[in-house]
Amino acid sequence: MNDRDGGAAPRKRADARRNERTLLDAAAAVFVTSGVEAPVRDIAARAGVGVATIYRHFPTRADLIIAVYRHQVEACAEAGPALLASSASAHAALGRWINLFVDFLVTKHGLAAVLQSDEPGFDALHAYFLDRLVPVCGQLLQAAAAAGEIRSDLEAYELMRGVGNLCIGADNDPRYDARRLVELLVAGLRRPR
Amino acid sequence: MNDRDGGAAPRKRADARRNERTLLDAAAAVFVTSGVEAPVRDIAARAGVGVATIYRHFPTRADLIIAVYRHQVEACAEAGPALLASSASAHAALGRWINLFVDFLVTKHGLAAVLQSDEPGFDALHAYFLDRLVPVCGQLLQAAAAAGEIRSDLEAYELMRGVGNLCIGADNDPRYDARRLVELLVAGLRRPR
DNA sequence: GTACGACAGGGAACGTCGTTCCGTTTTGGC
DNA sequence: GCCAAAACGGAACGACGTTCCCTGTCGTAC
Repeated sequence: MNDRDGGAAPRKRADARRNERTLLDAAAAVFVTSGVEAPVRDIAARAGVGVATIYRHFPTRADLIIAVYRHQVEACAEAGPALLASSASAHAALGRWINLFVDFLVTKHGLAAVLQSDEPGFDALHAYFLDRLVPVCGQLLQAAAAAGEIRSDLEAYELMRGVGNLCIGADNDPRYDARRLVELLVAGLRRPR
Repeated sequence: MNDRDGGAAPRKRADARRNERTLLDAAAAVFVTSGVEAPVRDIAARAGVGVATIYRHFPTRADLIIAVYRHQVEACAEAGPALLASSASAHAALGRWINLFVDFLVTKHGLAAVLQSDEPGFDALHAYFLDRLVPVCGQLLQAAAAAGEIRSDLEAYELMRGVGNLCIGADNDPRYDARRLVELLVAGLRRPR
């Protein structure tokens, strides 16, 4: 809640801040090669620190994953209103925004799978993505529904989960193209008749 | 390949057969309560046997899962041609058959997730489901495409994976209804125009 | 009915992983 | 420079999948 130093944040020690940055870089690198479920020890080794240091900075794996991808998630969230303003139709904006999200997900090895995992410890990750993206999706959905372009009986939450699910395993399988299936799903949203 | 005793199967010892049956029952019971990824020790304990006994009968977890659900998968596969014969249209048959598959998946705690897992050891499970169901799905898909009811540029493999993905986490989340999303996906298949 | 060899079982043992604990080192204010 | 608090590293612990090895049991041959 208090990321900025303007608040009552007691400002961490210099080595702590240095390690946090080092850890973020190491995690990002390991995530690329081994996926977001890479062993904690691997990340620690890559960063040249002990495992406890990871837990001290990022109590759960979710916190680490969030920190690594926060910028991209924010960018995706902010792209929603922009697309709505610049697209020919709300349905087109929805389609483009979802494509952005899918492109993000399928390039992050294992992220989509972990997003749907019900293991405790990923709760925070789940919550972050939903809190940040569901409102944006809801806005696009509502605009398209108001324009009469799509059916209006689907919650943004459900759509986001469906899209996330479709992205699972989309890497490392050339026969499976998540983008196409998501397009099909969005096509299915079109108002019948 | 040689399940029946008519082949060269050397017929197992009586206690071995007894334990295999016991294990199947125990696994089925544990799968219901703890999901298909329940610890091996739990299943062994439930069956009253040692862990090695499980591995002797079912070398990989996939073998055990396949054995437990084989009957239902076979029933689903056999329902395909029947539905094609009895439905008003090929597209309707496809929709109903997929509903059967979805109903099967969402009632098996964690099965959908494991079906998409790329961990080695689940390869056999993956292969079994695909070998058994993709041809059936392909037949329905082809019939619907031939009747001009749906677009014809989607492989049965891709559709099955998409449907399986959509079923992940469909239990234990009242806000997520996999059946509805799958219906949307199938609706998206309809020939545009 | 008994003896023997092969088959099958049980549980301890090993390696991996997430997580926690504790003795040691580093930092920053005095 | 000194010291308390903060941070660190790696060992330790528990859960889990998997393998190993010794023991027990079954089926057969006599």
